[in-house]
Amino acid sequence: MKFSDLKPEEVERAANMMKAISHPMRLAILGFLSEGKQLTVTEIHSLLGIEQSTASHHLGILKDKGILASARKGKNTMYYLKRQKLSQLIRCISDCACMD
Amino acid sequence: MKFSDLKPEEVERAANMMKAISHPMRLAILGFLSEGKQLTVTEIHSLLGIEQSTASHHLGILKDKGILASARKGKNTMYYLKRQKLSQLIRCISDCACMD
DNA sequence: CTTAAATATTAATATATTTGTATAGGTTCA
DNA sequence: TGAACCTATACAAATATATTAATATTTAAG
Repeated sequence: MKFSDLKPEEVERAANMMKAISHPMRLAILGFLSEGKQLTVTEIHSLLGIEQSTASHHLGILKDKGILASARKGKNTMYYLKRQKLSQLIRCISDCACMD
Repeated sequence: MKFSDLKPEEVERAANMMKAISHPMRLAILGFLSEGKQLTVTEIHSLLGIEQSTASHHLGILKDKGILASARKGKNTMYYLKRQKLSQLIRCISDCACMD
């Protein structure tokens, strides 16, 4: 799939997805959720040492932009990557970031 | 390379690189410059139908964040991807964006 | 039904981005 | 040198995003 094949609205969509990803905390969240892992809001806010509402807020953004999906499990909400391809994207990002 | 191996400052850096990429026009620019292609500022502002100064501005952001490099060639400035791996990233982004 | 735990939403403020217009800096060529 | 061209920068207005604290909603358990 070549980028130039994308229609304008798909480019827009891609930019929105990437914008959602492009935040240190949200990238860290995606790092935790890569390779099919699932975590609750509480687990994420503990792991990252941020406010619960902040964690929920970032998770909401990622979900809204189609990066994450969630499923209620009792009192908790599990979050996970919506698509497997996203694991590859995250790997790709690490590859691009750790050299210069 | 796993994302969780990145140090905090590398996560920050990755987020900044991704933020630079996460804009419809800048994504479009990267689409034009994928696979080793090179273009001048004028070519890009014509291709995208945006102001010259806007094109220059976006190119500057991409260069500043380590996505693009540039080389003066006579009156023109050629812009091109700084690293080959970025072509793969762009492909990856298209793959993630064009399905739902 | 009440309570407590987990999650989500709202509101307010501060900060950052985007864009166009105008202008300045370099480069080539006559 | 001066004219034409290409590129970069400065500024300001509009828009978007981030952050925190406070509050609301949802669910399980008693």
